[in-house]
This record gives sequence, C-alpha cells and structure tokens, in this order.
Amino acid sequence: MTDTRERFLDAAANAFAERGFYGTSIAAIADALPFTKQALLHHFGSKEKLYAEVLKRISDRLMGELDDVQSRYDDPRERLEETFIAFYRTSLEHRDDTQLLMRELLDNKRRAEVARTWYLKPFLESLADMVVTVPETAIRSKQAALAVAYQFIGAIVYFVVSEPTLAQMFGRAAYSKLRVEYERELRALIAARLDAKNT
Amino acid sequence: MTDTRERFLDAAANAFAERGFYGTSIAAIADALPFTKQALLHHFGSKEKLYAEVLKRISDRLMGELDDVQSRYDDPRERLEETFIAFYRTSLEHRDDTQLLMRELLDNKRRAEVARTWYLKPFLESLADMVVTVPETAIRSKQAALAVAYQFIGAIVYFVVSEPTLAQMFGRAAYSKLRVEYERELRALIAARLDAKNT
DNA sequence: ACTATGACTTACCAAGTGGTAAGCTGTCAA
DNA sequence: TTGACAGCTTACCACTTGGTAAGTCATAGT
Repeated sequence: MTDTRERFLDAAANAFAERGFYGTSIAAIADALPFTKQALLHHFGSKEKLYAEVLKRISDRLMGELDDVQSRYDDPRERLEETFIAFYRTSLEHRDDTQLLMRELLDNKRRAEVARTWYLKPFLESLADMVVTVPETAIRSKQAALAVAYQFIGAIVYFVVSEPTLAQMFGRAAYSKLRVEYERELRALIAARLDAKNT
Repeated sequence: MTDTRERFLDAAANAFAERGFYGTSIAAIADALPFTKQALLHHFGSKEKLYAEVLKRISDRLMGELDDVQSRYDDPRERLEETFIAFYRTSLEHRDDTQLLMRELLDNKRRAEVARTWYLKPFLESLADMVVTVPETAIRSKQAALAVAYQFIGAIVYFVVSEPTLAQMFGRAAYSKLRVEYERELRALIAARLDAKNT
C-alpha cells in the first residue's frame, strides 16, 4: 500500500517541523505509527531520503497553490497582492510546513552545497517581475523589486512561525485577535509600499 | 581564567547557530578549542546550561544596543526608524546570533514551557508604543501597532537569516548589491507604512 | 607545611543513533 | 506449484551522545 508511505511522510513532516532534522530520530517517527523504524527504512532507504521527500512534497503543494492564484487574476497589482495574501493564508494553514521550510533555510549553508533545490527561486523571481509591472509603483529596478518582495515574505513567514511564542507571550485570546489584524495590516503594508512616491 | 569560559561561549554560539541545539554535540564544541568536553562540562555543568548562557549573552547585547539607540533620539518617528535600522544592522553584523534566535523561536513551542524567557517581549512592546506615538501615522490601536512592528522585524530577520541561501541563489556579487539595497528599501517600507492615510 | 580550590584530564558508561542482515508472510504472475 | 517480490519484522552492530567518577596539577590562603 502506498498509504503507509503517505502516513510516514505525514508523521515525518510533523516531527521534522517540530524538532528539526537532527532533533528527530527515525525511531521516533515510526513510534508515532504502528510500525517499526525498519518499515520506514524499507520505504525510504535512509533518513536523508525521507527528509528530501518531505521537502519535495511541501514545495510541490506550495508552488501549485501559488500558481493557481496567480492564474486567477489579470490585473497585475491585484495578482501581486492576492498572491501574497494566499501565501500568508496557506503558510498559516500549514504552519508545520512553514516551520520546516524555515528550518531548512537556516540549515541551508551546510545543506546547500549538496542539495541545490532552489524551489523558491522561480517564485521569488516571478514576484519581483510582478512588482516591477505594477503600474502604480515607483519601483523599477529588479534589485529593488526583489528586496520589496522579500520584505513581504519575511513579514509573512516570521509571523506565522512565531505563533507559539506570541500565543504564550500575550495569551491565546490576544494572539487570535492579533492574527486577524495581521492580514489586514499585511494588505495595508503592501498597498502603502506600492503606492509610495519616492524610491 | 574566565577567558576559557568566554571562548567556550563563543564557540558554542557559533556551533549552535550553524547546526542548532540538537545538531551540536558538546564534544564538537570542545573540539573547536584545545580542550576536552569535560572541561566544558566543568565550566557549565550541562549542555542545557551552556545553551542558556549563550542565549542570555546574546539577548543582553541586543537589548543593550537597542536601548542605546532609543535613548539617542528625541523625535518619536526618528527614534522608531533608527531603532529598526539599528536592529537591522546589528542583526546583519551578528548573523550567527540572529540565526540562533531564529532557531530558538522555532523550538519555542517545546522549550517555552520550561524556560519562560521572553527577552523580546519588552522590546516588542516598546516598539508598539513607539508606533502609536508617532504623530504622522494613522495607526492608533496597540494591536495594529504590534502587528506593524512585527512586520518590520520579520522583514529584517528573515532577510538576514537568508544570506547563505540568497548568496548561493543569485551569486555573491548580486547578493552584495541586494544587501545594500535592502537597507534603503527598509527605510522606504517603514516610511511608506507610517505615512499611509488609511488603516 | 597544609589544605582547599579551580581548572583541567583520562576512564568509563548507559542510552540512543542510523543502518545492515536476514527472515517471515501474503499476493500475484507464469 | 513455483518463484519473485512487496511489506514488513526481529536481531544485531558500530558509533555517538550527554554525563559521572575520580584523579592530576598548579595556585593561593592560612
């Protein structure tokens, strides 16, 4: 059954997101399911390969969703804004995945030389292109557009990943309100930056 | 000698930043210096305690620097902007520390229940207060101010932490240019958001 | 001169790590 | 009926992990 594989991938994604690659033992992953760690090794060969599959599944889903959104809007500005909002929503909805990608970013220095998977690169460049083509904005250089896009992504990802901390810091209730506010503020931030006269 | 302790803390900060708490063995830290891991244990008692000291040293430095900046400016708006820029600069300069704090944020869910050190909380709240008191801005609720401040922090930290990835993705040269651009774009982002009419 | 203490060392250990080897069982094609 | 193979299991292994125990040695206070 391919079902078991899928269950392993789910459990692994969860565990890697929460404890990181090194903090997670394959035995721990298997213990979350009614299988032994050798069943896991049977399906994936090694911990590294399992991890790679987890990452691939995440980036495939993410890229698919974002492509969908981008194809649904014609107006450049609307498309740009909605892409960021969609990115925010899906990042929140799949917080585990977001967290795992964040960990991957941190480990990238070491890992990069081995596995050169720049799944984010096309996404980033398409964002930068979109920024430049928005007529209202004074941002014209690709360099600047990339910086601006990266700022929005940072504002999104960092907030999503901060959930546990913020919830504990200010309490669950206050965090819930903050989370609602955040999407509005994200829209305001994007609009403000795109409409700014001086660059 | 307290010097050895300091050297252990340096080596540990470096190692924890690069490989995370679980990816770093105390033996590996000691191997970076001409001491055995038992020398390390002699000074710090346990890996956890060492880690806690590393974290404390970082947050002390960071908070000190930011307090300095805040006290140097009278005008609320200028003070706010310069605090963020200072935060950006020191985050870049101490990228290892930034990375380590980012890892800590990711591990916080588990760790939080044990070590409730919200070193960032006073910083966050002072930022939110500063946002509200800037006369030019239409941001009045504390909730919204907090969201805005968090967006800036996210834009800063995420970029800093992305250095290795971006450098490999676009090449060292392009990254250097991007990095210069980023501070300008950060200023533009902050100014644009604070000046926005609608909230 | 004696003792205490800080700064280390070597020796050791139980628990956990990722991974190999070999086998057991059911299904399914030849 | 046989053989191959997928999907598991138990047994096992070399290595690394954080940590303890017990010592050596220099320095300093009494």
